[in-house]
Amino acid sequence: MGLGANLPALRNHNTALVLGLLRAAGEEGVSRLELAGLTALTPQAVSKITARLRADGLAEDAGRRASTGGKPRTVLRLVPGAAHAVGLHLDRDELTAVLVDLAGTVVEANTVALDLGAGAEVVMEVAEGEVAALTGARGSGARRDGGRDAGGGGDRRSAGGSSGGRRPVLGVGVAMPGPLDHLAGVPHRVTGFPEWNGFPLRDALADRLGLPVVLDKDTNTAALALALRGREGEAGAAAHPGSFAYLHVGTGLGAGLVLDGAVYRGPRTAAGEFGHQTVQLDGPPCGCGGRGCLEALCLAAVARGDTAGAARVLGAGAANLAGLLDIDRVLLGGRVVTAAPAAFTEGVAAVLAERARRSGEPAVPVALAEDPADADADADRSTGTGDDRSTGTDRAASGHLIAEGAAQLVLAPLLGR
Amino acid sequence: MGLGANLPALRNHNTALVLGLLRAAGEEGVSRLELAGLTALTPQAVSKITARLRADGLAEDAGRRASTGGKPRTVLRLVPGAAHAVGLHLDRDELTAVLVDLAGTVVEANTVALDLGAGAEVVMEVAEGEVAALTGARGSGARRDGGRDAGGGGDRRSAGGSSGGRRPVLGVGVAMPGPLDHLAGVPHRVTGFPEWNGFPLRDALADRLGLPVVLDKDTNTAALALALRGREGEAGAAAHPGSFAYLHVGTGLGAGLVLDGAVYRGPRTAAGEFGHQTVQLDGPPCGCGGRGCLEALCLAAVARGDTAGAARVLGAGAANLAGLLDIDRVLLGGRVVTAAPAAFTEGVAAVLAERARRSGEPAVPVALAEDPADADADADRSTGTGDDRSTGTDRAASGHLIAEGAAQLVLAPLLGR
DNA sequence: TGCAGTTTGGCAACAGCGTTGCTTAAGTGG
DNA sequence: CCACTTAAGCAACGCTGTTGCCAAACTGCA
Repeated sequence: MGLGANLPALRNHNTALVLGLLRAAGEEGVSRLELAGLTALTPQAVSKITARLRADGLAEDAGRRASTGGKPRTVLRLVPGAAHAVGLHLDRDELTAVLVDLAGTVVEANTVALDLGAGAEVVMEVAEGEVAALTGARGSGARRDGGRDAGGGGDRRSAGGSSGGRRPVLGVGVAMPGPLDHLAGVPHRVTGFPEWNGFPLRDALADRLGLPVVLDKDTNTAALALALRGREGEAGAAAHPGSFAYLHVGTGLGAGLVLDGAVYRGPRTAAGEFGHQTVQLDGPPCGCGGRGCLEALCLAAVARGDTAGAARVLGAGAANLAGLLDIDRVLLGGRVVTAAPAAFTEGVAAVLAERARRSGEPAVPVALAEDPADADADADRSTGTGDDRSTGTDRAASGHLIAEGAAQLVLAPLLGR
Repeated sequence: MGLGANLPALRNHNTALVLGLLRAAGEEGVSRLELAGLTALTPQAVSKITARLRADGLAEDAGRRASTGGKPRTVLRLVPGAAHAVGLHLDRDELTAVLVDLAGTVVEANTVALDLGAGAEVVMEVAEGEVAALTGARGSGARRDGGRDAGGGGDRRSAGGSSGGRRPVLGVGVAMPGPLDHLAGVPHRVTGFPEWNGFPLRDALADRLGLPVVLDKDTNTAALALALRGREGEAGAAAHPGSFAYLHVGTGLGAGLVLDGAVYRGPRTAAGEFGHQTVQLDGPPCGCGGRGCLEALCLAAVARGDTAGAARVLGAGAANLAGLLDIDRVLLGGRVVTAAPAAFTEGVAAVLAERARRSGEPAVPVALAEDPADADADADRSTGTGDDRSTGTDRAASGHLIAEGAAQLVLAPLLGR
């Protein structure tokens, strides 16, 4: 439950808050007084906090604002390279590894084919290699003491220090499908690969890498990535954490929930079960043994080429979810969605708009969960087949997002999440 | 968003935490070292905090535990009468007012017939009278009710002195149906009574009463009452805040959500929309304009006497909700449920058990949301509280729970919620 | 060019939080 | 009766954000 707080906890809280706002401000930066306004801290407190951040190399000056009649405000900015985190996406048939800096930017990314069924040892072997490649090829002997204290009351260590061009890595976030225990770092089941059931992946990998490791569901990390990314774009985003659902349509149907700006996992990391929501009481049987499940109906429609029908079904589920949780917006992703983005967003939006019309409330907006891999590639490729790309955009599409979010798992506690 | 914290905030946080645990401990009390263990504060910090609480009259000694070889632990207990709050439930056809003490016990309760359609002025007039009656008749035209017991004979003490038998009231919580803005304290719509739309109830009532007022949806306050009550019963409840859904079946179908121990309202206080979840895509039309809504299907089954069918439909909705949010348990209430408690709990439990069987997870337990009015019904009548309505059970059943939760709205911030 | 006015932001002293080290209180057990 | 154990308070302490004050930096008007 809620634990007692002491002075170090207070300090960490405020520091994280300021770091998070610095990050949200992006390249443009924020002034001390703006930070004070946003946090309700006194300007002097902000000065002290930012002084520590600058001393630790996490923040730096970034010019000044125009004067409003007096001394112009000094703008502060995050030093993106001051800290990094690695994100791993363990998908069924491939492994994506990304290196993310403190600002949340993906600095480097790699995807290799890898069968999850090859077993934990092989996967960890490959993962270790990918992490080593991203972090600068220093072996597993580097900092063995690191351990798994991520999240708790660890000291906020200075990142810079004596060593010059290093890329300090704070930890590794791992995303994988299926039910798992986020707190224990143990997958429960990975459909099709029973040898993963109950394997203590988090601890085993932490021992191997000598780095803190965090494990989470793929849909949760995707939602986290979107939550943190969304904050940068919007102007007053910092004042309004936001609640949204990320709906992923791929091999199955899953959801990642962000409530009040934080990923909601539930007591057993089982929240976001979306595919087997009943939307047709006497519907056709589903692989799960039930009837009328969202996943069965939606994917069946996709299979018979009825994209509009699939979108309508998905929209019904989204409307149920949006109503129940009073969500701000719905984001769609996954390879099925990216295969026909417009059809899905418009179809889902239509259902939500229809329900909003009846209730008199404004409609819940729907958007595509933009993936960094897509954004860089092309903007106006609306209905591409995606098969002609050797890198497999519509695969890496969610892979990138999920791996990016996995890395954010490590950074999030630093940023007040 | 998350605000900065300073030393007073830190102190408040820890004090609230301790107060909440003292309350959860009930009559038996807790020792300082147990509090230290539960909060992760040092024993000395707990000593300081409890010393302040005792000095303020909020806590007191309550004997000692058996020795384990050394000095026995001193047990501390909340002083229930140290603070009170009033809860008002504005239902469509009646108004229930309760006085709740710091321990969460309903000290006094009154229900009067009142048409919400009579308008805001009339309702506030009646509410003011009821509040005055509960807080000690210092309002205008206090309509005192007959044989008021429980509290020691002397009412209306004029020479109370400094800390006499007064009942300090911290504020008034108001619960009402329909969509409303919890933060602004303004109802959006009350179906059937358009004159309430947008009326600034919270502020108007606060002005009238000279007390802080909080407004919330009826299902939310019911959920809050259950959340706080549940904590008393269970042993390790304090360590596990719990997530549950309260499903209310009355005139309509609503839900109150408690996630991680706190009521989840969503950005617009609209969370918990449950009646118009689609569970049958091509189902019969609903009054809302949609098709296959949970509420339409469930209430239609009730209307035709098919309680089992209604329970199955409700169970499907509950299963969707439980899966999506990874809920610990489901609680049922409302006059339709209390009319056939066993049929509903068993019917819903059966659906949840079936789905759990398929997924391999343990089933989500279902229980009746117990209402104080049920438990205290005998006591109330035997002491002749002057409650002239003997049909109370299935009306006041939820009325009490909801009003109790409304009062808890006021106390919750003190207790770390 | 000079000076008043305005705004930013650091320095220093401060009140108050939980923590630490130690002492006193109040039991058990040989 | 005395050693031992456990609980809880007292006093000093480190550290937090806060407050009061002053230097720095820029605008605008004379």
